[in-house]
Amino acid sequence: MNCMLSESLQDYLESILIVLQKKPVCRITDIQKIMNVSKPSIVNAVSILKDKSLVNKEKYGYITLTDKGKKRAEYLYKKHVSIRKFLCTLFNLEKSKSDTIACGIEHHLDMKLIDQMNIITDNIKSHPDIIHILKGEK
Amino acid sequence: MNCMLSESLQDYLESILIVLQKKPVCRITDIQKIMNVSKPSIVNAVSILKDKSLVNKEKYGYITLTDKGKKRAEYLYKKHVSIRKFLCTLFNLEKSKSDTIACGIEHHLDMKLIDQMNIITDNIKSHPDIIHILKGEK
DNA sequence: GATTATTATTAGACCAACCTAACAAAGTGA
DNA sequence: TCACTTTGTTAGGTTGGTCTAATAATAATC
Repeated sequence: MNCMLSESLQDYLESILIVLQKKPVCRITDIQKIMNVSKPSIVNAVSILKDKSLVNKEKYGYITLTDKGKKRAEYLYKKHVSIRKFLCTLFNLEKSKSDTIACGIEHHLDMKLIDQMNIITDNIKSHPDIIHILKGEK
Repeated sequence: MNCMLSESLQDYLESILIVLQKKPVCRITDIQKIMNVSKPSIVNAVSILKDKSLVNKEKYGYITLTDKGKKRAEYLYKKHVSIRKFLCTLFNLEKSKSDTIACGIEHHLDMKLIDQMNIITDNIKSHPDIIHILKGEK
């Protein structure tokens, strides 16, 4: 039962993971700090994620990820990070800029493409002169 | 007055341009053939684009682009094509696949990045062995 | 333990983007 | 010119994602 998630719900799920990478527990306010939305929106989203068995949460309680939710969130996060690195490496973007773009485009790229991206990112890093050829620099 | 357009409206505008590249006039049905939406949705979108002075249209009449609309549509289309070529070249994707992806991500990439993409695409084409290094092939 | 501050929830509304069903206009051919 | 087909429009509804304002629960402080 690999349930359908809208882009928006994917973002919420990913944000929960990001919070939990830095803190032992996640709360509505933690999510609010990294997503630009109101608390009611988050409460609503979290309750949908709960319905889909991706997060655990009691009323007024902490938010945690279920196994399923963690898997899914890590999948999304992996994509995000791969895209960000790819953009930084190939286009020389600032981290924050490539982060924003990654966030916008990650939903449209499948894992096969992400794997290809990673290979390219790695190979550019290990052959630093390639980048000059790609940019047409002498 | 460079008016704000939602992703969806951008897609409609781009589709109108695409129709007009192949036919002298554009109608609701032409748009329907290339976008997967109902006619009322198109009628509605076109009327918003008209309010924003991007298209001309009389009731039951043909749809054309205003100067402003044409500029905007060409801008969007240029991005689309650049992304598609970039994806095809770098990731060896089929045209239709990279077309779908381009459609999804074009809204998130600014022209500065598109220009960089074009340079890279061109340089890969003129140095065909680069691609093997990028892919880590011998 | 009462008061205050923080955090979470509910209720209710809005808007964009879509849809179907029904209808209306325009175009086509006997 | 009348019937039929194609095309376009209107009306009305649904859904997802957001918001504000008001309320409720929890936590912190005195």
